[in-house]
Amino acid sequence: MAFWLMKSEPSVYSLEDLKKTGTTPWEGVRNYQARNIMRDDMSVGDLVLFYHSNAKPTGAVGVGRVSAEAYPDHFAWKKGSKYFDARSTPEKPVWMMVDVDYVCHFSEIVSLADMKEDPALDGMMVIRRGSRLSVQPVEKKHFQHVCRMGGLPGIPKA
DNA sequence: GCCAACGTTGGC
DNA sequence: GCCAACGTTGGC
Repeated sequence: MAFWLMKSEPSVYSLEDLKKTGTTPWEGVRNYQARNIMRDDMSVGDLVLFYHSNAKPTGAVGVGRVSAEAYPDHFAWKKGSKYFDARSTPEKPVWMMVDVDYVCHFSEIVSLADMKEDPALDGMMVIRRGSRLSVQPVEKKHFQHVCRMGGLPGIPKA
């Protein structure tokens, strides 16, 4: 099982929104590196740190779980969608997405500032300056540590 | 709202 | 294939 971090702006889609429906397609990723990670590296059962970007404060707010392997992001075919991309077609899809299930909220947000201050998280991608990748790998030890900072006893059962 | 970082585009 | 211009992300 692998561990990931996925960013979302809570004004667009928050962990609270995911809790309501239980599952969501992770549509709208329009970056090749992030797409490749979803397409090539993610498996059902992998756990995800749900990260709120452009938020107050910004940080990890809980955990999700990959519930479907990558499949074409059909929002790219829908004219008028903000994720529309004419280069992507049903015959030759360019963009892919996975499904993510809700697992849990942290009892308190693990802010980016807190993560930066904790030496146990040294080397974690999200705390690196200029780290813009919206889908990132996370080391198991870092994942576990963030879960504990968020008030969980450890990594939740998938 | 500002702006640094960085990805993408397109001229050459 | 280089690289300047441009657009986007995302912290602050």
